Amino acid sequence: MTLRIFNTLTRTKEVFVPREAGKVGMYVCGPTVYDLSHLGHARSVLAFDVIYRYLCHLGYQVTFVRNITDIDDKIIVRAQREGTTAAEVARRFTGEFHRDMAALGLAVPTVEPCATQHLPAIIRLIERLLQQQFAYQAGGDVYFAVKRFAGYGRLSKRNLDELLAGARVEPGEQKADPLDFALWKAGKPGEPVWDSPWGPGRPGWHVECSAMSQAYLGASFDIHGGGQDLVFPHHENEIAQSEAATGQPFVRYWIHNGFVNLEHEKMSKSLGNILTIRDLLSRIHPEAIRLFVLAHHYRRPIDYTAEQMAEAQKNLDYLYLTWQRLEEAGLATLPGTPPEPAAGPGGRGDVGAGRAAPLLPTPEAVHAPMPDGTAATEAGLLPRFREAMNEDFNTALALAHLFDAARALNKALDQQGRGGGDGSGPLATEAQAFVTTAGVLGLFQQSPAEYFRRRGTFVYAYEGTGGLSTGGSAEIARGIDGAEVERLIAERQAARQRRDWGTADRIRADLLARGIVLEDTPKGTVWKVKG
RNA sequence: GGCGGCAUAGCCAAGUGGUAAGGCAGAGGUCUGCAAAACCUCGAUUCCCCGGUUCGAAUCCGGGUGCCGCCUCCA
Repeated sequence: MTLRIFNTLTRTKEVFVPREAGKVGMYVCGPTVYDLSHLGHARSVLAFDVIYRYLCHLGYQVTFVRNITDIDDKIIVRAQREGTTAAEVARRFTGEFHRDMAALGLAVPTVEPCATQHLPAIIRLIERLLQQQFAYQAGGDVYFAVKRFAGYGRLSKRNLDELLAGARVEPGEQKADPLDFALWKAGKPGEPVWDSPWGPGRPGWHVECSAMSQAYLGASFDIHGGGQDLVFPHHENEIAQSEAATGQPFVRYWIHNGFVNLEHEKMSKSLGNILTIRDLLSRIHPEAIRLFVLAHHYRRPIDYTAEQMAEAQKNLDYLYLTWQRLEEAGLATLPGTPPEPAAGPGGRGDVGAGRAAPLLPTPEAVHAPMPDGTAATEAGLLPRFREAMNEDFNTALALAHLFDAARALNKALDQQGRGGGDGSGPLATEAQAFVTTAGVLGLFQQSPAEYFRRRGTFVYAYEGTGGLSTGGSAEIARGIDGAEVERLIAERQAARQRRDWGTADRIRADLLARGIVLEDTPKGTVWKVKG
């Protein structure tokens, strides 16, 4: 079984062969920090989170770089509007971004570089392009001469003539050719500037990614990802800059995720239908958002609807319930997600220190040999999961296998409960595979007990350590008094014993009206907060 | 105008040559005092339409219709 990845460059699935055996260098374009992140960002970042986790699961040592663009027109505009500095805006929204990422349970990248910390590298890259005549200075600006780079348009499948039709020159720009793009922008009054050989100014957007990817991953590396909208011009320009400067092939596999539409409309500021991660997390469990995203293939567009998100929440309940039952049966006792920090050169990032540790399965755990000879192993979850993920990270199919396994496990547990089956061997193996697999997808970051306790309440914490914290237990948030519930359950139990079904049912109905569901099990009555 | 994508059951969705995964909703059943949860059974003779290639197509080719994205900042 080999991993195949759809490469935007060739528009085909290709067998994944990293430059260096056992190692993967991966760069993903992160946010421009000028506003809160929304569901679209969440989708992108979750898609690459799972790709990262899966590569780790396969045993690769992954160096995962995700940048933060902390100097940009939009940041400057916002700062001017708010009467503050660009640096302050960037600092603030970098913090907000990190809170969202931690809340979503994302693994922390190996390095998270930002543009303003890499001015020397950026300037060196521009100088090199100038020396090699791929760039030219015009006033205090420096532009990349697109027509001098032979391969331009290869990634986005455009030719120069087509591009020319859509190109435009902003007032004040001094491009020699409308297709050219800025590597360095001369500072205007009131803008933050850095010194450079061309005078005070700031880097263009594209050049930071070329400089920083090279700094951490080298001139040539394995995977570069981002949203589909970045294909042109951002990634096209990155290729031009990087390959012109180094003379080496830039990236082997380009991966781009599809967009999220909101209730059949494109999410956009002008339509006023931005759904922020923060807003979602006030009512949806972070792993339900993850499940919602992973239920669709990463390259396809998603149309968000509240109904579908609610469905994801239901499915998450089911998976956690299955895990809980396995735990109670003494199977799958393993903690869902053994914390295992990402391999590779950590700690070089500019930001991101002190955040929650990534929750990754250990490669050893998942590569442990399966017991021989059992039928369950042959058709087991883990091989099918890998088969699905190996086909261009087909998380939707992988989830289908996960649900299949859950149903089989629940069935086995039912039979066991009736004294039917025995819980040894294959069942234990499948149970383990179930929890492991969910972990690779970034699910099961809490224990079932914790999950059901907090179920339905995910109040965003604006203060504190940056992780998701609930505003209290679900009971408190809904004005439910646990002790009182227990008392009512005892009262109902007494009623049931004297076969006073009327009283018993009335108590149950009253509690249900307050959002509490009772379940009578052989071991007694348990209660849960309704979703 | 140019480039690209998508169209699969009531809804969501996987599947790119070998006879339609999975989930939600719905119906019936097992269990239960009744429920809930879990489990079992049931749903597309068919994959937007029309041609074609093939022993065989949801999957390939041609044409058509519809929807969407990018081409300007955008995940």
